[in-house]
Amino acid sequence: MYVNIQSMERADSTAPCCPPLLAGKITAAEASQLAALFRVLAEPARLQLLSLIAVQPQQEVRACELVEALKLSQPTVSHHLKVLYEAGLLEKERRGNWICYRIVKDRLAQLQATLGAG
Amino acid sequence: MYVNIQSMERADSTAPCCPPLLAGKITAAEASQLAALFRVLAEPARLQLLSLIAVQPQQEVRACELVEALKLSQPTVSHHLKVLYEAGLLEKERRGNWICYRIVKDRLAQLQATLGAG
DNA sequence: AGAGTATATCGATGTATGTCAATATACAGA
DNA sequence: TCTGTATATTGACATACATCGATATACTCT
Repeated sequence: MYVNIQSMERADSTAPCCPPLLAGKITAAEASQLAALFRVLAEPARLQLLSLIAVQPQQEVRACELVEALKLSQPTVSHHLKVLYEAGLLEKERRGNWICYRIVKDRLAQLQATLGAG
Repeated sequence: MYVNIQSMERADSTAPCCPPLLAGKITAAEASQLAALFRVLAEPARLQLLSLIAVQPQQEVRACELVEALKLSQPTVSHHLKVLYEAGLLEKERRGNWICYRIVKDRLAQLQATLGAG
């Protein structure tokens, strides 16, 4: 029934993610996939991460800055970033000692589209 | 940190639910509220319920029909319908012996809007 | 190579919640 | 009022996962 978040492949943000929720009867498999995506957003910390990254003028943030901003441990923040990354909502780039995260706006737009009537 | 789903008040679908996720730095409280809403959608069964209700020509369905459509027990379906109702995503109306559920499209639209840049 | 910093992984634990059987409640019709 | 049907609630249980400390890995600089 569930699609385990931990076992998700890194999402391809160019592929369409799911049919619109209200446009037709979705299958159980489609429901599981879409639910897995919403489960990624169903976390206060992860929403704050997305918001924090989005407001940066350069649209990207180093992970260590995010650890300071949220009041969570470094392993916990690292975990959330990984979940967001594997859902295709973030992309990352190593830059010397640190890793910079950016939001994948197309992926968010896809998800947004599923809440419409298609 | 969390807003417990069970303890949510019946949402007022006319009130704005949350600021757009990408338009500014959201607070921890806003993140908790918004996460609680996404948690409602983070369930395959609930997404199927929304989809099933939406495709009906009259845009409404009796609960007993939904029990048959999903392959879940009546208490479980009743539980999911309650969660959707309390999140403001469904409205219900007793009609004789059965209860008809309809989708609150405005509420879904609000949620959709939070995924945009505002 | 060695030290220091940033990030990721591991293992353990607590909590939220999906699920069902059993039961309760609400309503319609005889 | 009694019977049958539809829906909701309760209680118990299993599981997903958020969280952290400890540790591992990756990189830079000297």
